[in-house]
Amino acid sequence: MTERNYHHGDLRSALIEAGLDTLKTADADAVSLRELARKAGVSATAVYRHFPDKKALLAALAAEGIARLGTAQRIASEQAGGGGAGFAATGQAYVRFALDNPALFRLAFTHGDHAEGSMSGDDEAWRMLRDYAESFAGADAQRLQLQAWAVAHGLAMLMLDGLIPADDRLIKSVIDQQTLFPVQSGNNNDASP
Amino acid sequence: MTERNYHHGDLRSALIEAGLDTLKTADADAVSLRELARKAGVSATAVYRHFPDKKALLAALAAEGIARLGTAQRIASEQAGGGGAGFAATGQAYVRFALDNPALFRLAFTHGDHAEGSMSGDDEAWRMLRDYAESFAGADAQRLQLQAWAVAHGLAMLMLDGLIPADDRLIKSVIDQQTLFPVQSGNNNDASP
DNA sequence: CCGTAATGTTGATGGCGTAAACATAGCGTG
DNA sequence: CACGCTATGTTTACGCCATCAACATTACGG
Repeated sequence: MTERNYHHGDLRSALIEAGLDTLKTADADAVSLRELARKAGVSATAVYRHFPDKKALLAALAAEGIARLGTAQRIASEQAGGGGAGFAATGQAYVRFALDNPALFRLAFTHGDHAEGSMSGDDEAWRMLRDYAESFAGADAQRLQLQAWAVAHGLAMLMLDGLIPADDRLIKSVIDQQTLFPVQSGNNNDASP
Repeated sequence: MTERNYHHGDLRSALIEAGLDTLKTADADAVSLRELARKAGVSATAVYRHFPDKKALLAALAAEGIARLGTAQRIASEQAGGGGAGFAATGQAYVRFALDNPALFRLAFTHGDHAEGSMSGDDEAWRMLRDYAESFAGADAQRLQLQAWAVAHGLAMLMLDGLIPADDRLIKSVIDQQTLFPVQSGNNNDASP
């Protein structure tokens, strides 16, 4: 299965793989269709047999990013044992994921008119956010949900853009159960014992 | 002063003007050096007499964006009469500015290695943030400052990227004095009567 | 008043996304 | 087993981009 001549075998996956690889060391706007094709050992226009255009390829990469983010958050939540600590942990994991995968994270969120790749109601990350917010704030769930998302997303972006030092202590300080969502108006039905 | 032939007169300003104009209707990555040169009625390479490269041109546009953001925030703060309401108003103004100038806002913050154009310690916006945070949280000023910035920035980005509806009611709900920075650990020396 | 520095121009290079026309190979049906 | 259809690649070409090198024009200070 080394070098089939004409037909590649699984070019689509190879292109996504190549894209993820490039995103480890380069920004999204430095990802060129031709480069990924080169990495896959294929002519530039072969890409069009699997993606209608470059935007679609990037959207596929973005979707992969969202999925990985969700996984990272779930693991963090579980390790923290759910409850308030779990909620904070998902937020911290969000920021750490961004710092560990800057280009992929940016691609996944920035410039939403990738249309497809972006986070939507049935992603793992989104579901966790909603559930936690509801269990904590009841009627005020929407506000808490948006505030929590905004803090994590904003901190991630500001750190990525170098406007705030990317310091783990800062992450814990900013995304903190006590100060960020202190027991909300007597509605806290905590999930941890 | 209509059409000096060879020497343009003030090409640098004309290019920035052209850039700001383009950013009203197009994304930053759709701004081409050649297009701005065309708008200014000048050959593409003339740009290099005023900017070492495209990055520098974009940085100049970014700096203009930061300045305008600061102005918008100051006005909002004054109209709200300072104090807690003023603090919240600067945050809301931050988000509204982003929604009114999406491409310019993104350019100003995104991809910090524009190096120059970005917000730094002596910008009006930054100074206001620091002062408000100190007057509110005293010793905990840094945490409040980062939380406030992160919420505003995150909300702005998420709305720009279409992940949260760009609804003014939502802005007021999320960036809210009562819920976001409730009287902090007895340290609130409010500036309003 | 004249030369030098500041400011523009033309032309070329190599990269990009993508469209059109052509080539190959693998698979399902006879 | 043969054959042709379709999925998958290739080559070539176009127009756009950022940027470099060499040359042209102007403004201004001695």
